[in-house]
Amino acid sequence: MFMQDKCDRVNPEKIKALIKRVPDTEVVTRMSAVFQALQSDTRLRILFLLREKEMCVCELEQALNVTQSAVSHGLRTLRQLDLVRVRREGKFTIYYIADEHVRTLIEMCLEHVEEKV
Amino acid sequence: MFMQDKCDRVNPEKIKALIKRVPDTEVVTRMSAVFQALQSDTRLRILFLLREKEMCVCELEQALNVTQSAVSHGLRTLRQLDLVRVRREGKFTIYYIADEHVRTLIEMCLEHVEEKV
DNA sequence: TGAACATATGAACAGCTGTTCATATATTAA
DNA sequence: TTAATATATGAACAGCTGTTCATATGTTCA
Repeated sequence: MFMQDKCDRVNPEKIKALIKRVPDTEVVTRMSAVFQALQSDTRLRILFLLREKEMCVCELEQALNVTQSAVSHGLRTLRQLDLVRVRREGKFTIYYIADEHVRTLIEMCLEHVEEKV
Repeated sequence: MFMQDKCDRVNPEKIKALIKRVPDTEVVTRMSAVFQALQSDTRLRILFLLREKEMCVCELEQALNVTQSAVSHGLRTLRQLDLVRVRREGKFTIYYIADEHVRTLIEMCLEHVEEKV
């Protein structure tokens, strides 16, 4: 079956105008990388924990019950996207939520999934 | 090398209390499914378009420049997580952003990635 | 009716992801 | 120094994802 060029509703001019309102590739790609980072149970749990207080890697390891390696890899992902930040404190590496955007992201998503149960 | 049970900073009691503040598995899993849905360039672009106005599938197809199948699959994913909703209008299926949570999610993420360039 | 348009869906494949294991690096304290 | 603790990283593998292709289903109108 052949799909024609456009459906009845399509107005090429208006479509063009709408496309301009979509952020450019680079931005969209960075956004999907951020959501990608938030798409893991382990990393989400890390953020929920850090939302309560800043923590070192081994505290997170204890709380999450996964290997230290998994925590560290997860933190790296979150760090690379500036979702968490780091501070050295002696032999400990302290992680904390980067900013309010991150808290809001988590909060909105939580409200969304809890809304309908 | 052997990793001991807990590091100096770990206080088992406090850790336990923190764990209780993390939503339970079911909720975390639903949240990661939502973020997972937001983690695709195509689906993000769909949401950016729908943010401007509700659209039928073939309008989206035109705007996105991917196959109709890809759009439809993407929409199903978004629909299943209640990120978009659907309305029939004659032979057209009109999609629109589900609620304000979704707009805020997008907005927060956009601000986050645009903050530092 | 049936032809044309609009949308959905299943299969399949290439590419990506998260975990663990093994190991390296960094810091402290003795 | 060295030992012990704390964290990071590379490799590798199983499992998941997004796209397209092919096709099915739904809707309108002549």
